Amino acid sequence: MTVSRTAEKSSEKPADAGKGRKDAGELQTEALQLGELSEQLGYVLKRAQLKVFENFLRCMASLQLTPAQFSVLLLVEKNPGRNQTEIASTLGILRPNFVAMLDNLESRDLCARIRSTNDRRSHILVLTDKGKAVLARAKKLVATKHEARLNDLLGQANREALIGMLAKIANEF
Amino acid sequence: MTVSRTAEKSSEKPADAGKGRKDAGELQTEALQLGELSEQLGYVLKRAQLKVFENFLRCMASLQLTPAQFSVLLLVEKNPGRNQTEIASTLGILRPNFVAMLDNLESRDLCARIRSTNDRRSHILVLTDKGKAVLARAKKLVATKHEARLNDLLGQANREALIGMLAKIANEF
DNA sequence: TGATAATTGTTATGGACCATATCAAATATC
DNA sequence: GATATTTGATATGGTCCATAACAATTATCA
Repeated sequence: MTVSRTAEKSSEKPADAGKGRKDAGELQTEALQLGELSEQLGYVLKRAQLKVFENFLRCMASLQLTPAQFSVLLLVEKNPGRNQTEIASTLGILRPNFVAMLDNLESRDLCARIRSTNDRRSHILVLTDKGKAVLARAKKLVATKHEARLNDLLGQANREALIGMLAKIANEF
Repeated sequence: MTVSRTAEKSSEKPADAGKGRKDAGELQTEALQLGELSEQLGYVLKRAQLKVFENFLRCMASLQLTPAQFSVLLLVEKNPGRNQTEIASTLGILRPNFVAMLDNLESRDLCARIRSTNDRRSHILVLTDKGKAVLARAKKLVATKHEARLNDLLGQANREALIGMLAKIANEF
């Protein structure tokens, strides 16, 4: 496995390696054989994940939300009043790394830290009005431009089966 | 989306956030609701990918091969005589980043760079005898300990369907 | 109650991975 | 034969991830 995300204009497009063949005399460079690689779970998983994140970023360009930021907003909306540790650990984010992330979201007035009155060590997280509005718009963009693409590609039934299998791997592998 | 790999002993296990409940008086911390997050393609994809890579590393601990290194060995074996640019770009690795990777594999005598006689700029890549032997052992470990786990979890048919859908996403999304 | 331990948010820091610019050597192009 | 391109390589910066450590606060319990 491996595969890097690689931006738009990059000449490292993984798929078409071995192009740029010489039209001249010598035996031209044929495309490489992926072989067993295309059957390797990790390889294809990683490649798919990079493509999906890439598409997500494009869809959310107008809102400037990364997948991670989107997940934070979603989780805070669904679980208002939780502290940083709870939100971060649920998302698999280490607390130290969550600080800068929140600094960013807070500086954009999307969410706010509130000192808890019960436990003055912790910061309760809530979405601001702007945060709720942005998240609502983000959800629509994701649904119509991002997730909808999966239905076009796989069909509704396969899409649900895929999500289910991935969830099973994530939880039981 | 988000989710970090998180080693074994970490206290950041994403699943069981909201444990450590206080047995004392106050209303204890209930588990957080993932909500729409568990249906987000990117979120579940990333989580599954991390789990799979984690398991891959465990299975290959005796050979000390990362997923990326394994993919390089596989590709070089399948396509002997190709140069660094071809192998790297096929895997989506940028050439500058491929140098250190090859330095590593070469220092372990798993593969070798050979100056091409046709084009003295390029380095032809080949597996050493040790490289072939290690790769053979790696394949067996992956097949029996890693990929086999997918069959146990999903069944043969679902496993193939999953790989197919992921490949489709990787290529057409 | 008061000493000690644990928790929370935070900072600092280092590692792994990824991306770009740039270079010398070699080759291609015209 | 002058110029452009390609190849492997170096240097460098960015992002993400992980650990240690700290101050403030709270829990524990002798």
